[in-house]
Amino acid sequence: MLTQSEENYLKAIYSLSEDQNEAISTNLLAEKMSTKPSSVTDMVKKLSVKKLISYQKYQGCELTVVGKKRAIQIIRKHRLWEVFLVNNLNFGWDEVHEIAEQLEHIHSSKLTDHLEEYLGFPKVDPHGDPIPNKNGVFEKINKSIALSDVDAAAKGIVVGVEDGSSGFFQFLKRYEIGLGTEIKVVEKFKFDLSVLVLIDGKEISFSSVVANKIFIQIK
Amino acid sequence: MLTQSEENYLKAIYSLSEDQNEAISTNLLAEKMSTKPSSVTDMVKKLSVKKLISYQKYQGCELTVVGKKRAIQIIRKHRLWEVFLVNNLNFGWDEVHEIAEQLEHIHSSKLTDHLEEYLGFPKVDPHGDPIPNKNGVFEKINKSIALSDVDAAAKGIVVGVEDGSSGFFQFLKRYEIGLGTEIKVVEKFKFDLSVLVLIDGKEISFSSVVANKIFIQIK
DNA sequence: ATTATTTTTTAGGCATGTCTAAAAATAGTG
DNA sequence: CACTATTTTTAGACATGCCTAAAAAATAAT
Repeated sequence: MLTQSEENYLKAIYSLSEDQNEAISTNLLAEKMSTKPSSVTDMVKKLSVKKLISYQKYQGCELTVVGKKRAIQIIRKHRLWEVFLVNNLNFGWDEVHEIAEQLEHIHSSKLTDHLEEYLGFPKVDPHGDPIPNKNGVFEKINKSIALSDVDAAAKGIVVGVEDGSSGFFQFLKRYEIGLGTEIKVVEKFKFDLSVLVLIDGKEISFSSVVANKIFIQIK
Repeated sequence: MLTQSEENYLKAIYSLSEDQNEAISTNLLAEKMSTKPSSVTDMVKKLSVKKLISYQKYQGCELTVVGKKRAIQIIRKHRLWEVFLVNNLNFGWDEVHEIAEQLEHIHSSKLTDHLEEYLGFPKVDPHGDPIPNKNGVFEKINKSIALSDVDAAAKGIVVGVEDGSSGFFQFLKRYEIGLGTEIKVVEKFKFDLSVLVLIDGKEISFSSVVANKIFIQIK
């Protein structure tokens, strides 16, 4: 059984490893954890003894296969709880992180599995980040999908539009939308099926007619 | 912000105070916490400094008003999570305690309130224990209520029956049910509105006809 | 009322996870 | 290559929450 602190270190190492594929330096990890390098050295030794990371003095550290699995499961829990908080408990997507930071440390794989099922096996969290499954696999979401069909909080890039009428293209031009434009879905409104999206820092509301015609690829 | 350990001590002191109304002795508390008296002395000093309990050397301890409020809120969280686990995540009522022990320490009153609302402001947990509200008030459930109307897991004593036909009384006699009999509702079945109850250690299924006629007082 | 027994506290230690300050190893530069 | 600068580790300390063993206080018994 890992302590919360150990789990947080694993998560941090995992996160840093996504950006670079060399070993993670003590200083970098210290900064990520908002702590001192000397504290990191202590922890890194401990995790190394537990075979969760590989570590050589002065050479930084890397997750082992086991350590990576652990990290991914923590991330899975975090993101599932975020989905629950936003979808079921009516939290805003911007206020769930802190609470999920706590919930991710609850030890019960049965709880995680039941929660996942209860939520309908969501593939992305409210920030649009992918949720790994029980086996730690992140589903590649490669299919393009109409804006009207994505979950709230998903973000992706435009890979296609459907209608060819000049009116629609004019519309797209007006909002500077083209292939490759990054779009984030902020909110979806059931009453008129309109979608509030974020493009280049600006919030824009799309009617359902438009949302049906713009296809994005998530992540 | 209290540590998990501090919270567990408050809960334990609260629980012991329900049975007796003198101060709680160090030894008793140590036994409850499965720890040593010397450890209790340390913690009790700490909680005393924080004004959560009153404590005089060799005289045991008692919750202050503030401490009691804190304890009740922890219990509230525990029981709400138990309801969630059983009602929403399909856990058995006998397997939720351990998980709720962890969840009760999540710090976010907003989370607790939202959860409570999501669950429909339940008044009892799956073990039939009452759930205090946001203000720490345990709703006195004094009204007698038909067996068919109580929540699953509620338990109470029979305070009345409705039908006066001899057939019904014969039925009650057969199962040794009378005023004062303790009944615990184990499960309710929607498809036929029957109720599975526990009486004197035996499980008995009541049809909806019967359940409508037996009135119990909860707790 | 003076022991004996039980309860409770103190004293000192240990593991976790943090810190500061100083030493050691690595990396960078003329 | 040697010297400096940076990174990393070690050493020693501190708070938390626990422990054991011994002392002190309270309670019970003769």
